[in-house]
Amino acid sequence: MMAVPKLRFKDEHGEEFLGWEEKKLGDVCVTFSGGTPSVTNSTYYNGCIPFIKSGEINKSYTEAFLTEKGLKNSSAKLVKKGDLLYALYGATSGESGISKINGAINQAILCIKSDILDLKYLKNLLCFNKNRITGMYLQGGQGNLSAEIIKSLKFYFPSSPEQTKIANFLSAIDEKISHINKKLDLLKQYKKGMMQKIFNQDIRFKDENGEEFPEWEEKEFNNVFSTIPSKKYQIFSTEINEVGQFPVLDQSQALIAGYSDQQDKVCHISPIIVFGDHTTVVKYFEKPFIVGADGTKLLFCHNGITKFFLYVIEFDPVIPEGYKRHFSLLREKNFPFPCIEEQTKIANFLSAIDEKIALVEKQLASTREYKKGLMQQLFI
DNA sequence: CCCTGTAATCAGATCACCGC
DNA sequence: GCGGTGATCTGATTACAGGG
Repeated sequence: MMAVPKLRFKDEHGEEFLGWEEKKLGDVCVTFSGGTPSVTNSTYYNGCIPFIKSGEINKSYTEAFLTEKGLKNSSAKLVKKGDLLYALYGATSGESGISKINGAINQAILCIKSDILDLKYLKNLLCFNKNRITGMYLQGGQGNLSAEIIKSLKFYFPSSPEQTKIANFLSAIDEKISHINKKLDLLKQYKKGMMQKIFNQDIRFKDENGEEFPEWEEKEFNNVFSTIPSKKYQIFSTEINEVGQFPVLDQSQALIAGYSDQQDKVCHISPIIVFGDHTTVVKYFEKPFIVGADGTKLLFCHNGITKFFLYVIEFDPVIPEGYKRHFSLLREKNFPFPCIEEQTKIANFLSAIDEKIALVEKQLASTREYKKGLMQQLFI
């Protein structure tokens, strides 16, 4: 018995669609990849032809542009809006997208065209099988896919009308996802705008009686903050996770690098701001963690609201680009501080927006989950 | 000569260690 | 404790060799 997807569509008469046959992509598609004009020749670049890189196959804009001359004197190839683009090399390998623009591609991208298959359907099919494909063909540190590999792939396909029906159905969900994404962008813009107004003191909060808060005061860093010397594997807080271990963060403090059960260097201070070493990553912790490497800077407010200062830094990244390693710059700088009550109000106000943002992000994640679940049923 | 696939190279991030 | 430095890793792009 041939395996078929759990979920099948019906035609306009309510009948099952016919057709479910195995096809080799090479037999039903035509493919080509592009090239890169010599980068030493400046007359090849900054023209008006969008030059799509492998990370940009799903975007409607490109960073680089080619000139007609550049296109002509290289193996870069033109693709059209609606063509299926497939990333062959690098971290994006295995990603696919329907091109949103007319443009040129380099050798890391495979363009797939077909008169037989619905390309949107194929895009979803390839997306669904991404891990299987990369798992099978990417070897070692530098795995590359190739046109040969893609053309050799075999899949079972429903009939064209059913493909289109499935593709349109999934597109509707994609649209919903992009709608939520837009909402998220708007919220983030709103937050940015509000921060601008708050920190420029264009708007001020008032106390419970409707009275103005005192003027903001410049304060020295040391007046407000204490730093905690960071030792490798220093543990903050006594809380532990469900298996009795503390999360260990990597040096940038951006990722949990592992877990540990070291109990001997426990610190109870929270919340705390963490400056990742050699980066400007700033994180706010109320939960337990372990510093996974040395060089990290840890701050807590002894004379103010920690979270307020987090927003100060978020608004104006104190350590400028190029000075990533100079924590001392931060210590030497003075900061305008409102009184504690106003700090609290500001922190709460901005936190509320952050919570909304988190909510929409959750919505986005669950819609993506929903699509994933459907894909499980629609494809095998 | 063009196309394709693979390796080299580049750029940026991350990490460990060292000496003041 | 702090900053400096080089090694290493990872992702992304470019160069190039071999085949048709």
